[in-house]
Amino acid sequence: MSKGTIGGGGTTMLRRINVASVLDAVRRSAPAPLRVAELVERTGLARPTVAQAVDELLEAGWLQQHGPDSADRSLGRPAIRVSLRGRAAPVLGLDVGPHRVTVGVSDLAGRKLALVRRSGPGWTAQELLGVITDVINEALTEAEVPAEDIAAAVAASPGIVDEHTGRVQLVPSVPGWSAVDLIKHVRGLLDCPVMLDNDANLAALAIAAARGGTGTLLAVQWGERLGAGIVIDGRLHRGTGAAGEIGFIATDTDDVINPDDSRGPLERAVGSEAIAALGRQAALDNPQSRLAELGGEQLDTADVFAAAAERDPVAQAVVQQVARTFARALAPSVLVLDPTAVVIGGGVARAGAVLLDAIADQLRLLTLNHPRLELSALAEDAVVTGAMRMALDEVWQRKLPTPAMTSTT
Amino acid sequence: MSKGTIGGGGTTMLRRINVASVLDAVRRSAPAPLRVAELVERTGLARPTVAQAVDELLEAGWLQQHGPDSADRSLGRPAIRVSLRGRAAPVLGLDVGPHRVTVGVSDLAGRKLALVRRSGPGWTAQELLGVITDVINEALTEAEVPAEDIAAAVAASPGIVDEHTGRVQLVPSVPGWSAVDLIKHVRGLLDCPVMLDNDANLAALAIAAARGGTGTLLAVQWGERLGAGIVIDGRLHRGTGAAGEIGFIATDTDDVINPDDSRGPLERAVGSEAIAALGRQAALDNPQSRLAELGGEQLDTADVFAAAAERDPVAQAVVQQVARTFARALAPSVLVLDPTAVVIGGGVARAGAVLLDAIADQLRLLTLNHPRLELSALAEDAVVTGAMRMALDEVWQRKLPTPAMTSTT
DNA sequence: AGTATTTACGAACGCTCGCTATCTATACTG
DNA sequence: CAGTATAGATAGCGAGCGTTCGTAAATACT
Repeated sequence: MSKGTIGGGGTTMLRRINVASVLDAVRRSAPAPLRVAELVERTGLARPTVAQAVDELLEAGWLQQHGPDSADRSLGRPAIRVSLRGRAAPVLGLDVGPHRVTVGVSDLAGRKLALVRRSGPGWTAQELLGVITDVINEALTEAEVPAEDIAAAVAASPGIVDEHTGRVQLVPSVPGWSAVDLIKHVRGLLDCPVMLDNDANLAALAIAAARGGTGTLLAVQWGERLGAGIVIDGRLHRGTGAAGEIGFIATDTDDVINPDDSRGPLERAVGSEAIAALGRQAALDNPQSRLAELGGEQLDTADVFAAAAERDPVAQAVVQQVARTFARALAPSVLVLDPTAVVIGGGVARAGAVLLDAIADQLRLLTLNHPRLELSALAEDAVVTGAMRMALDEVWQRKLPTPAMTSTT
Repeated sequence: MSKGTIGGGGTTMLRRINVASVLDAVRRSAPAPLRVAELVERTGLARPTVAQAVDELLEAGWLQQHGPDSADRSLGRPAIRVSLRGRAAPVLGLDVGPHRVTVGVSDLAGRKLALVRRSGPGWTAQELLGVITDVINEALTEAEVPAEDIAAAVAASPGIVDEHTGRVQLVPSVPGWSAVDLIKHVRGLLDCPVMLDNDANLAALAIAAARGGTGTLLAVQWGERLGAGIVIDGRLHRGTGAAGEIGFIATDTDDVINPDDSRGPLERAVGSEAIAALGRQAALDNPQSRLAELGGEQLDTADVFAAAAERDPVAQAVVQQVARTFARALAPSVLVLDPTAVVIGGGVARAGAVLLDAIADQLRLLTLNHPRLELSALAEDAVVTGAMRMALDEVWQRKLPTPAMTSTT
């Protein structure tokens, strides 16, 4: 248990590997229950081995036994079926935004046990910690899971996150948030491994999990702020910690990263606030337009896209400009990463096809392999879903005694 | 041996794991020989187990035994020491360029056994195949390795490579090269697993291996053409197959990807040919300048950097312009990837600090985490070295019966 | 030079584990 | 009510690892 090369050893290690193999097979087909015969086939192990492993896992509470329930209608003695006992190790995901806190509790199989949101008009850092405590407790109550049972938790925060210290940099809207050790706070509530990551990263993880399979995913979160997460073959790419910060890409007219402004050039150019501003200006310049009718005084980002969808040329021009700026900023990364798909989520994604098609047209001119361009299927819950996902991955990586023999050198 | 989940099984699988563990430990400390006691410590296995594995590996030819040689000067009975027998599975790397073919042969421990280069003034596709055959045979002779012994081979070609078909797209300078199945040709000579990859990718792999450790590396090959390879924690990132094609990034003045031109906008703007052209124009405009003196009629890329190093303001302006264009094109990718280091290789890298500093100054304005900017330590041989490296990785992945339990879903 | 010490190799024993083969249990079919 | 097909439980066998002991080979000390 000391060295790091490989877990090789005696026969007990072998049994641990085989038990893990069985557990992994059950996990892969979750939430469908599996017959023992199927486990034999999938693991390649002998039936007595599988049976023994199943017994052990039932004993330890990782699996639960199903009755020969329902219409299984086949010849012979009905097989007992087992599935993951989700309650064995529930996980918690936490999404902390400047105006909203969301907590989700999920069981091992990925089923949501609870989801609690709370919105507010902007908290101080201290108030926010209190809200987090409340919402976590509320979610635990709703899920009927005692705090001690939580096996792992992941928190999402905007800004650039330092995994090790638990601190966050470049956060707007919440004064004093950078000084808070969020990991420590959550660990005080839960007493389990707690991880912290960027919200865009976690949203990307959720989207990648929903899409399934391998390949490279570039998941853009586009709202007032602009960020992206990169998932390569199911693994998050973090770089040195600040990967995916597309908000700071320079534009044609604005190429300065201002240390005093937590927003970057691209955010200033095409963030939702900027889109609304462009729309207001266009409405002022064209008072007769549909855009001006729709928006009035309080013209919103949604109005711009709505008018564009109604083929208002003024609004379409704004969308074209936004799409062009965005595509030109993103194209180099698409060329370098060559992703399988680019998925756009966040508030601006509600614009739908109007924006997506405009971006696709631009990107087609600027890239070689044109990735699939999609809207995120997960709406607001992407971040919290990704947080639970990462917590689940953590639990599995910890529980499955993988003899990680990965080596690069 | 059928299913893909895990290699779990009986005790014979366990022994294979342990033998692999021993072999892996030897590999990690190559080329230093190891005593059995050290292997016991590193693997965590019992001495008889290690001894048996070593016997087996000696028998199979993977290890070689060293005499109790030289000044080991310690108490007690001298230990026998074993090391990798490189000749057990030598590998071959092949770098095919339009004007040069390079073949390297390496043993298992990564020691170069042979390196043969041949240059020519531009071959047809058919001639090139003949040259490849000749150079491979020459290298095999020099390395004193029969063709049958080669355990894996990797070929590098410029252009965008399709791993599966062995075809290459977007290759300039060699007419008909896209129609050639290079993999098939090499397999006809060697009868072993043959892989094909982009030259920039393989150079990146070599540079990453030389730097060692983990992290994200963006390795730019900058010559007449412009490409990059991305290595993340020792693994190459390919995307859907065309990752790293930075030559096609749009510039401020040129944002069209022309299907008839195999070069991209950035290559047209800052490729070595473009730099020379800028230099010639600047020399014409400023006939009194040091640049005009140095270059004369046949002003070369090297002349531009030489004059700039001598503080000629005209040349420095050219370098500044090149650096600015390059940095602006690369900055979005640096933001998105957030690499540990950016390494520049290829012909233009010979410019040295003059160019590097100018790029660093520009990048500092455009990125958040500023990666280390370095020149490639491996000069011309980076691609061949990377090809051998990948072949070695292939051999190890094949021979070490790793029960890859990596799972993402 | 002889003895003690240190280090490493080698062989025998016992333990655990998984695989093969056989037997029993259960439910549907005719 | 017997026959059959499927699944679960049990016994014996073989393989591999770890522990323990004995032996070999070199150095240090007297």
